[in-house]
Amino acid sequence: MQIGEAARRAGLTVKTVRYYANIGMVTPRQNPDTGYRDYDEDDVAKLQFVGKARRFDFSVEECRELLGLYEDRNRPSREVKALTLNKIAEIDTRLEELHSLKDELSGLASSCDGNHRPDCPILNALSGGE
Amino acid sequence: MQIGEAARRAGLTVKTVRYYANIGMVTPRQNPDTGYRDYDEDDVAKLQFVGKARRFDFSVEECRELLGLYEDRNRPSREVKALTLNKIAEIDTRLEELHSLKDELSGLASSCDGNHRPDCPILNALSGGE
DNA sequence: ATAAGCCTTCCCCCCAGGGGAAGGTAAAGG
DNA sequence: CCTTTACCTTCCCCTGGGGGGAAGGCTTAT
Repeated sequence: MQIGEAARRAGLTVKTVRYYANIGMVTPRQNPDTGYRDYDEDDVAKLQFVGKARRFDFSVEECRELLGLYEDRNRPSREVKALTLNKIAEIDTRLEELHSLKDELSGLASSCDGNHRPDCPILNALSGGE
Repeated sequence: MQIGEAARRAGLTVKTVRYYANIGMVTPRQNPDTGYRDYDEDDVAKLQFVGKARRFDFSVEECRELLGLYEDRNRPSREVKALTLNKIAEIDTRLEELHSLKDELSGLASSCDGNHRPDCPILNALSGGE
C-alpha cells in the first residue's frame, strides 16, 4: 500500500512515516515503477508499535531499541523491562521537578493580590537576589 | 563591564547572554572602541530576572513579557498574576499527563517477569491493536 | 615575542517532525 | 482526449533555547 494508507492505519501523519523511513526505523520496499514507498502489513505493525511507544514518551532512539527487541523473538524480557523501568524513573524525576516548581509558583501567586496596583510580590521575588 | 563578568554575575553562560542580546531581550550598550558589549548594573539585574524566570519554566517569550511588566512601574499586578496562574495551569496539565503515563508504564512493568525468557507483556501491549 | 585570556561574528548541531514549493503520477469525470 | 483531483516524490527552511567550535582581533602579563 502507499504511504498515505499506511499512515492512516498507524494513526500517524505522512510526514512522520516518511521521517521514520528516512532515519531507517521503518523502511518499506520501493515500487520500482513509480518510486513510491510500498508498505506491507508488517511495516504497518511496526509503525503502530512505534507510534504507541512514542505516546508512552519513549524517544525515537528508544523506540528503535524496543523495535529491535520486538523483532528478536529470543531476547530476554529482562531487557525490555529494564528500558521501561528506566523510563519510569525519568518520569518520576520530571514529576518531582514539576511538583516543586508548582509549589513555588503557587506560593508566589497566592501572595499576590492581583489587583490594579503595581506592587507585585511575584516580580519582587523574580528580581530579588537568589 | 564585559559580557563574561555580566554572565558570571547573573549565573548564566556567555552564550546565553549573547543570545538574549541577539533576540533583543537584554540589549547592552556597545563599547565604540572595541565593539564589545558593555553591561551595566541594570542589565545584570535584568539578566538575573530572566534567568530566574527561566528556571520557573517561563518560556523566553513569557520572560520578555514579564520583563516588560517588570520595567513598567505602573502596571497592575493583575497582569503578572494572570501569567503566573496560566503557567501553573500548564504545569498541572503536564503533571496529569505524566501521572497517567507513569501509571500505565508501571502496570506494564509489574506484569512483566523480566527474566531470561522472551515472552514479554510490555511488547505485547505495544504491538497489540489500540 | 608570545602565551593567556578576553571578546567578536559565523556556521552547524540537537529533537521530532511541520509547512510548503516544485514537480511527477494515477484514476475518475466530462 | 483533456482536465481536475488526489496522490506521491525530493528539497529546503522553521520551531526552542541555546551548545560547540572555528577564525580572527584586542590587551595584558610574562
